[in-house]
Amino acid sequence: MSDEMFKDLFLSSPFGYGGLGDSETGLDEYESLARAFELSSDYSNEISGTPMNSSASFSSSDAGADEDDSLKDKDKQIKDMDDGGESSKTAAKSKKKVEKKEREPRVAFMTKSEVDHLEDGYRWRKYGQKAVKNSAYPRSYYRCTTQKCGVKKRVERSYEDPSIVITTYEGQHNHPIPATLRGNLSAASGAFPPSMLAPMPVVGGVRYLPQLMNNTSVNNNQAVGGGESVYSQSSSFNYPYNGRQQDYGLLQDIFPTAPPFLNRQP
DNA sequence: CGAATTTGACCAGCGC
DNA sequence: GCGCTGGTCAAATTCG
Repeated sequence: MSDEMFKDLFLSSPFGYGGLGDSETGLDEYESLARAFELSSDYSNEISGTPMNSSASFSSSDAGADEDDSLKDKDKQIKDMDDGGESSKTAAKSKKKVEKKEREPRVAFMTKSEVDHLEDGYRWRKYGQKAVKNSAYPRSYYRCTTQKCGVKKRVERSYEDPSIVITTYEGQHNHPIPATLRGNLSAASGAFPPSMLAPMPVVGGVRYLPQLMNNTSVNNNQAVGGGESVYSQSSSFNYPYNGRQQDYGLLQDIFPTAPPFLNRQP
């Protein structure tokens, strides 16, 4: 899986990790090496093949299935319960959600960091950890603790470069960033190191900015261009919402209004 | 004591 | 059909 994920990468400067909180260790190590790549259900289809250095063509297939998502889930649960009245245990266990093929838009970031769990302003609860194939490092599964917010994220280390943390977000937050995060919101701001202001190419020089979220308005066909134009690699670090105002969820969540660091003191 | 994490088990999808 | 792998659940445990 991670293999495929790598096929779709876009250079970006996502929210790095400020480190506030957990560990100061390695913060210095933090490099603006951060990439983001969108993952979509059919991404494997659009990939151009050469991972690490060919233009990552991506299909911003927006899920467009958020609705049946929850419904399905619910339905399933109900079904399970209904039908497994006696075998409570089995029923309970089988009430997985895992929509057939997650249509949820996914965005992954590769961040060079010592710490696994990058602070992004939200509260996450870990609900699982799994050893992944092709990697000596386990993958952790987190879920947004806010009720009604089904955003999930996965955190794993690159099997190629252990110093790189791959964080994959799935879904969109439907709430603002918790006010108090390990003290204060400044933490969130602090989560964006200056380094991210200057995205730099990594991995074979791939140089794409992430086209975050699904952009229904943007024809995925080589939407790279579209995203590109919207970005400014400059210090502004504007995330490419491609004009959309509804679909930029993820990043908006990360940057409620304007990137915190823009207002930071030098 | 409540919230978060850990960890083993379970289940579904996929390839052979 | 079987085995492997990824993803999730939930009881137990730890932490604040």
